[in-house]
Amino acid sequence: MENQQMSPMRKHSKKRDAILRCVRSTTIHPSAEWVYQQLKPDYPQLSLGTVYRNLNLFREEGAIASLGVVGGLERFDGNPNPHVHFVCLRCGAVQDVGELQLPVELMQQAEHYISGEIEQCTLSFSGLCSQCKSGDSSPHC
Amino acid sequence: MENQQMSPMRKHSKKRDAILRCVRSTTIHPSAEWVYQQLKPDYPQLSLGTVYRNLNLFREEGAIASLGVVGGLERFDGNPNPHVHFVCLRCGAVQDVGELQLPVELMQQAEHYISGEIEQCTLSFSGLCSQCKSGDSSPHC
DNA sequence: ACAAAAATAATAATGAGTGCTATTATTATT
DNA sequence: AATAATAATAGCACTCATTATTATTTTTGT
Repeated sequence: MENQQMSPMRKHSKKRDAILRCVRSTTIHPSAEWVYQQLKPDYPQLSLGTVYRNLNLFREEGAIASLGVVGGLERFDGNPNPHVHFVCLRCGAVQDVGELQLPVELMQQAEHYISGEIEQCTLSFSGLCSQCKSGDSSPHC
Repeated sequence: MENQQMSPMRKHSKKRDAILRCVRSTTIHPSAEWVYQQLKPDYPQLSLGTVYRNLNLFREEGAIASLGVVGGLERFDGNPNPHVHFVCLRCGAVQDVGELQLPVELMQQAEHYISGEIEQCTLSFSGLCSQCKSGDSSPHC
């Protein structure tokens, strides 16, 4: 059993820092493309691939979280602590519902009924956000 | 306000029936591709586009449900009644947790904290299924 | 400054899903 | 049963989010 994969030494990168700062500085739960557009003015040489690569890196190490795919785009969350979300089915806007607790007590119960080991609990609500409810036809997220 | 879009008269189709039967006959929460592969032997002329089109049709009219994207593939559920799921983070297998109730009472509470109207509640657990836990490296879903 | 290695830019490639159109199947009507 | 109207499909082109590739640039230790 040779060639134990050793993770390469992490080097510092200004763009990587900026990407993390960007995701952490908003609650809109952005896509890679959104982060790219935000940083483009300050980093004209930034490449979309770099945004994708670093977002995945941060997600893998738990620095940020992924909400999964909403309307065809993977959405990220600068707050990696599990919490409840509300997703608009029409425009894809995501809101935090920080006031509600996740039903973590159900995790142990659920494990009795499935074959496997439960690690995470995801609770989210969906419907229409106020703007979409009031017939706003312009995209706003 | 003319040209009220009138939905075209629905005609019967053997393939459409087979697609619905296929999704309803399993609990693996299949992807379009899986349904296509299942039906191919019995319907050699079946087109993947037809599977996509009809799955979307059934989802829109509420005959089936979508679990969203798991590992890059949209997964469907022949049981349109909301219920709890367990998703394996490694292989993407989905199990029902029919014994647990959805915390629907939280829907009203959540609506106090967000701006919008909540319609649905989604609760799912994730982790490693038993096969993936025991180091099974072959795909099994 | 120099060398080694990690990070990036630019671009090609991938692949799930959708759109398009000629053909086929279904249904109602003779 | 033939006909006509139209819905559904097959086959394939296309879109577009994401990943892979590679030559170049940046970082970091010496």
